[in-house]
Amino acid sequence: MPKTVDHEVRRAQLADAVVRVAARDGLHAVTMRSVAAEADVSLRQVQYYFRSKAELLHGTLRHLEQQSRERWSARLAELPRPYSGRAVVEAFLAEALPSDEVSRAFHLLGASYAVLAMTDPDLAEQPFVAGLNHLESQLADALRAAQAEGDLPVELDVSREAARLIAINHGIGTSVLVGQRTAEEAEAVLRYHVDRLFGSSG
Amino acid sequence: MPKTVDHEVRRAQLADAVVRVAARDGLHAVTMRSVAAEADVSLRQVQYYFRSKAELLHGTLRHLEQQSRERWSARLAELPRPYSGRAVVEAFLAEALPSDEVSRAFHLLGASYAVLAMTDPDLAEQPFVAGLNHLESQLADALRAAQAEGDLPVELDVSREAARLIAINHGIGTSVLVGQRTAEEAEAVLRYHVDRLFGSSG
DNA sequence: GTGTATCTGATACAGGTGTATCACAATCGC
DNA sequence: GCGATTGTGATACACCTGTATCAGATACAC
Repeated sequence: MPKTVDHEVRRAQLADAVVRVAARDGLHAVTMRSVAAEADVSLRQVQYYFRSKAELLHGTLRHLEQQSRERWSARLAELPRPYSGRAVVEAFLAEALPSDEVSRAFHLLGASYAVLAMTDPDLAEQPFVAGLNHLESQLADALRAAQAEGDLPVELDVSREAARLIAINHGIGTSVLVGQRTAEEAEAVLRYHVDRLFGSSG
Repeated sequence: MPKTVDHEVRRAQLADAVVRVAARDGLHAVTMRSVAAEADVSLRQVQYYFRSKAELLHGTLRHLEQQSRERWSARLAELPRPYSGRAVVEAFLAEALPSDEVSRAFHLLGASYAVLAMTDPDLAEQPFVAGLNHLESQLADALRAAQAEGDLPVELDVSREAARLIAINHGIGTSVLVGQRTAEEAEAVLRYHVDRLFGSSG
């Protein structure tokens, strides 16, 4: 037996390097060599832990999703119990908006992978769409809870409201990353949307 | 003087080739050679009409924007006068949804360029953001008109409604291109949104 | 210690990339 | 017709890409 390093940890470190390179220079700038340099590691090591570039990108996507789930449940844990439906919705919006560097990177990578998935169907689509659906149903659940609390009008179609929320969130996030809007302006638009949903009272 | 070909026409043909390649294989598959092959033209000719790849991509972006403007005004021309504010909004949503192959290509290219603009600030940002702002203000005007007609509640913030519409439209379009939703489902979500704006009566 | 399985560094290879060069064809003013 | 200007084909160059290879470290079981 040799050095016995934890492969999962190494892979996570390399995935982080991918994220940093892509957030800085774009996903097209992610090459085996640029990732190796970013992680301060030899090219061979990247090859060792990811047999191909496709595997590297695929692994990074899974890494991102796991991180996203962790951040999301951390945010939920901070919320006062029992959950208010509105609080969950606002937490979701705050989380996904590219306000700080971490969420900026996350959103940028998400958009990059989405574009890839548009023309590389089988490769990136499966985990990608699955993640989106998961999020959407979680959000729909929160909306349903809000309806039960009497916070949200019962005549609203929760699944469509969830779809609308994710869509608006993705769209407004993109506009921030592209430089059309500041994060503050984007937040105002989102707050406007939530106010129109729940009523502006709070 | 030599053959005297119309450079603008040639450039437009090459830009169309870029669009076809990108819509089929992704923007990363757009190379000087692939564009030449798609346009059934020599590599040299692509080089002749676009001095560099950056210029090719830049020119294609401008070409797309011009096309988008033309399609948009064609749709407006089909509308019964005087414009109903709601009709303008619905025309906008119908236009931008990736339902047919043309709008699919348009939306896919738009998303790809958006991702590029996120990390190539100065290059693609200027025309890109300008186009978005133009569209947004046009939409805000239509909403204001609807308010004047009494179609739309006057207490609504038209600029935020316009931002919301564009965001939701972009987000839902992406979900279609990624394969999460069909165009029909997306249209239902959009119609839901418009109904909640104007009232479901019609 | 020693051997063996795990890990790693250096380097090579074939293919694709954007770009440049050079000679030649095509066209029009005169 | 002639010659200058514009357009075009073939080809070469340097660089970067993903991937493969091969010898040599490293660290534990025994």
